[in-house]
Amino acid sequence: MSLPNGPYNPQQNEDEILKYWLENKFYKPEYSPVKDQVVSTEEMKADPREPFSIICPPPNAYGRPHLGNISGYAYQDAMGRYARMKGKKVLLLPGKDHAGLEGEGVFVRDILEKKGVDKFSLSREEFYNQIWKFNMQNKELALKDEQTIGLSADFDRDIFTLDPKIVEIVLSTFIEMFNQNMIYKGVRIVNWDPKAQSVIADNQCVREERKGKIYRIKYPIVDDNNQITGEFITVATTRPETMFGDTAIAVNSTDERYTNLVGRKCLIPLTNTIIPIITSPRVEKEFGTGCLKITPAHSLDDFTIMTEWNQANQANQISYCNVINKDLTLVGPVPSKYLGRKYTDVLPEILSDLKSGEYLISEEELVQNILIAERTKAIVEPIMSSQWFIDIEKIRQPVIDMVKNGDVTIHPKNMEAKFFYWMENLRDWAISRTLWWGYRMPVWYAGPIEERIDNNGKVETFINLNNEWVVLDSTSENHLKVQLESPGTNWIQEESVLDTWFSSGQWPYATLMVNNLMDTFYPTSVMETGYDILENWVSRMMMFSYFKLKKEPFKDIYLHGLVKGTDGQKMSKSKGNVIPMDQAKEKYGVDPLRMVYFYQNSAGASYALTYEKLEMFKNFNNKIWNASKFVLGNFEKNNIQYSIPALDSLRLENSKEIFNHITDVKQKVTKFMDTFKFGLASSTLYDEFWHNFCDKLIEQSKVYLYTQKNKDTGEFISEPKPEELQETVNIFVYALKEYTKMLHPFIPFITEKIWQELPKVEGDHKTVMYSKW
RNA sequence: GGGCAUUUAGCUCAACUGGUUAGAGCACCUCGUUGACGUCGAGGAGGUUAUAGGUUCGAUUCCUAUAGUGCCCACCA
Repeated sequence: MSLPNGPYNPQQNEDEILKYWLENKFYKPEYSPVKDQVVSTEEMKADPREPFSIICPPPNAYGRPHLGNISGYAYQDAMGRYARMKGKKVLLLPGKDHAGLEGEGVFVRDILEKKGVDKFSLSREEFYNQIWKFNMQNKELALKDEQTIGLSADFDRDIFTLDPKIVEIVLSTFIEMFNQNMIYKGVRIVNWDPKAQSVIADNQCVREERKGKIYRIKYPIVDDNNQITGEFITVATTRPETMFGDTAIAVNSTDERYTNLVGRKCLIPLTNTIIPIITSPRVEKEFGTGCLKITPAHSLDDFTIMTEWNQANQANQISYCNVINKDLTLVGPVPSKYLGRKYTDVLPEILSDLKSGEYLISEEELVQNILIAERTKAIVEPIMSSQWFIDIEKIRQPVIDMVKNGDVTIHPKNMEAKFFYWMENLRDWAISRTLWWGYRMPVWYAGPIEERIDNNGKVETFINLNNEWVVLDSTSENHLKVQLESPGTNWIQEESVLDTWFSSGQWPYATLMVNNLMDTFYPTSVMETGYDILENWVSRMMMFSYFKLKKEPFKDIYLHGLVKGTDGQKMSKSKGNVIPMDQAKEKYGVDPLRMVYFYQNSAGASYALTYEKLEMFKNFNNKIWNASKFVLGNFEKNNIQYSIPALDSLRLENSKEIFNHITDVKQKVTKFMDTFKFGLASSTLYDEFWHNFCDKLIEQSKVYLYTQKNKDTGEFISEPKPEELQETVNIFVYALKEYTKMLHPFIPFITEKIWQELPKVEGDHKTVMYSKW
């Protein structure tokens, strides 16, 4: 019943205690604190204790969790530990993420390219096997880190996002959605890498400054009978070659120079194509001529203007017209002399034809930002392509209502605005991705497919059936089937994989279904994650949960702030402001590291992780350690029998003061814990323990413990009275026990160590983890 | 450009959602410390709560405007 001399040694204690927790399987919901053993899952389910569950956001499997992930673990764990002490059966479910695009990128960059291997020299299967192995090896390290930090999750249930059982659930949802007509194949603008001959994602592109030219071109205005009136509208463009794909001219509605032209029509020079003049708030009056030619097929901005216009003007919709093919030749409604030739070759001819027709007014030099493919360095060509979409109309409002009705509460509350803004402005969600590392779509074609551009610049998908190309009909089972297994040897699976969020959006129920725990733990209690993925991830989980189960996936959303580096800047290795976890653990211990995340922090607020703060909480741990040594030392030395004190049986005013102090602190901290105010809970504990309990209450109690002597003369004054001494030490032990429990969710290791040495009474558990709050 | 935050001591942040004298840690100054203290304690200095208005008996807190900073989204024809 005593603690070793000297300062607290976190390294030694943490290993010891972690082993104790893991061996006793305290982390499992099946652990019964009454029987002190693991019971069957069925018995756990029948246990009337209230369930509490958190599905831990899975970190990337390819690497070790960074201090941002660990921040999340600290919060998830604190909630879990608090719930356990409140007598709930607790499940914290851990997992690891394959991290689609990023996971594939890291593997290609750090492994394949270092070995000089090109991704495309491997078959898809080979590639998948290699990256799978790579992830399996690395995820063990991640798991170890989670344990080290004290995350009290049920590690037997740790699961990978590409686990076959999860895959089956995720893909079944795709099939259900397809059968309910919520998934469709549509046409959308994409980034085309002409060198790799593949669609690439936004973050596989980089911007580069290049010198280019901007041309001013006159478009003749026509009247209602499509006759040229002699008026013109002048646009500025850097890409005259896309003019055959123009489907409108846009001006800003507040631009008085053009109000008389809005709603009229004009002619694309060198063609017979008539296009309307529309308005868009995105057009800047000051840039160029203030008139923008809209080429939705070859400019993301124009594509956006088109979708916005069409949404607001149902009766006057404009369309797209794709005039650049995947081999960079011109296609579609293009004058025949240019058709089928590379646009770069044709451009000078187009310019000279414009000049001779007196359409070209001027050309100027200009520095522009061009999109470049990161890997091949090719100029990215925006073109139209078929993609798979989810129609979100049916799920939008129910998900908004979850928050409005209070079924789901977002902490901090001000993030609700962000959430509503996102949900209300959400458009149909494009879910196909050109990757190999992920969930390949369960779509099967009866033959090879090919995308073509027709004479009007429209994208059409053809399928080859019995050596004949026909237009793909995605509603016909003769052309296309959506199912898990291949329908037969001649059927060809869709190349694309699903967007990562399509699978991670199903993570809460998928993981619980795999474990057959839906009945007990769904909806889960809290979703704890960083505020930066509220929109991308949290909203998706709610959408899928509504679609599949018609209920919310979790009751509360706690969004922690992002961890910044030692200099207060965004943490990044290149800036050198990152504290490595191993170093923090070695030098300060896990408890101080965890404490940094909580202390004085509030939901959604970012904060810096500094050595100064680690030092501060290392000192705090040491203070706790020393106070405990003091209390336990006196307890042992004086041979005290511990009993829980009651206020009205206390004789000393001093004892009453301590008793009331504990009651007061406990009430405050409980309130903070229940309202997700972990910053206030932890700082209250820090301040009260150190500056009130230690500095004042313990100090003033010493008269009851020691022989009093005159300071100057050394003359004897009084001897401690045994009854007073007994009561004082007893109340110290009581206070220390309560503090140990209250501090445990935040700093679990040192509190467990101290708890082991404290005298127990009826109702106490052998581990502080299951001791009653 | 749109959205969301944020601005409090030299630095890093609190202030429990309108109520005594705005609090901690680090740094600084002065004392003290041989019975818990890899240190700690007592005390001190340091603030017109970004600026300007407004609401209120009362504003760090609510409202408006301005300026600075950060993040997310969209981006130059």
